[in-house]
Amino acid sequence: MADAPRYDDSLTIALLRAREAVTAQFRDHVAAGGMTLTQWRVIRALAGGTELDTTTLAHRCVILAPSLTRIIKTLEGRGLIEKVPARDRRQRVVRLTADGEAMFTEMWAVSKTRYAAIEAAFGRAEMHNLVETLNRLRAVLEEDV
Amino acid sequence: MADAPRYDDSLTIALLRAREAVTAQFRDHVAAGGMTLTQWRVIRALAGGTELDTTTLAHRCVILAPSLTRIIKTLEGRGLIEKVPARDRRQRVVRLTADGEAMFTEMWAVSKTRYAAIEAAFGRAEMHNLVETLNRLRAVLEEDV
DNA sequence: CTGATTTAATTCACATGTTAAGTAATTAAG
DNA sequence: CTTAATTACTTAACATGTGAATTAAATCAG
Repeated sequence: MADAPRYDDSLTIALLRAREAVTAQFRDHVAAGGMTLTQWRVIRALAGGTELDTTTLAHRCVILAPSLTRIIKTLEGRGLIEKVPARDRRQRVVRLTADGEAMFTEMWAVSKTRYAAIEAAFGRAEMHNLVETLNRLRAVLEEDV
Repeated sequence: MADAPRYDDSLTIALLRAREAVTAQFRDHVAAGGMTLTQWRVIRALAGGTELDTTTLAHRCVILAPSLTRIIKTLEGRGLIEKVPARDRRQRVVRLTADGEAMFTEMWAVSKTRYAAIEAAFGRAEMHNLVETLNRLRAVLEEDV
């Protein structure tokens, strides 16, 4: 029973803590824009005139469908995104409004700076390597195991 | 504006996806025990007769205090944990009940196997290195930046 | 010892995660 | 062409994340 790895050595805990530490670098700035980090991922995914249906958007932003439904409702209510008519009427395709694009441009400037600061502190090569490792881990787990 | 890193290269997204992939390896098993992954972290942190106050427990499990308050209420209601009188009466110290320890022992057997499978698939050294890198990233971010 | 401050939890309000069930539109089977 | 199956999304219900306000107990200043 006592052969549990030390808690700090647990992969799940390490992932949780690392994510917490990284998001903490952006939370205040994003909150200052009256937005949550999750909402910001949606805005960012749509930046530059990109039109996406809910399924694709959910996958890219790593948000479950029910959450995205609510987020779209919220952001549409704030006038940051708008619906686009789709051929397949089951789909909900959305894009940023002019206000949404403006919001992105303004916030991205700062966000980019924060990201660069993290790269500088941790090391550009280290960071790129970490992202690659994380993606490889995911690929392995999604195949077999 | 268009100098956003490709979405898949984003550290935050990579962390989200990797965590999703890892937790997916445990979710079904933990759910089969009528428990959520978050609740399981609490059980695990208390396993082996460990007594902890809410603050320490929240920190180890990476759970915010308000969430932990609710979880303790739930697990106490199920008879898996119990309160322990504390010197400082502001604190809430808890430990597993006999049922809680039994639950842990039973579930840990399977959980350990899943963890080993991940290690085998991804590579023991790779995995250890990843955890070390994640903890180092966290240490860097919590210092300066 | 008394009042101000700090600390540990809880509560509140709202956003999101998570699973299951439901709805509408499309596609496939016959 | 009509019905069954599938697909895309929504809704519902509950658990957790998150920040702010609140309560109770301990500590500190004078």
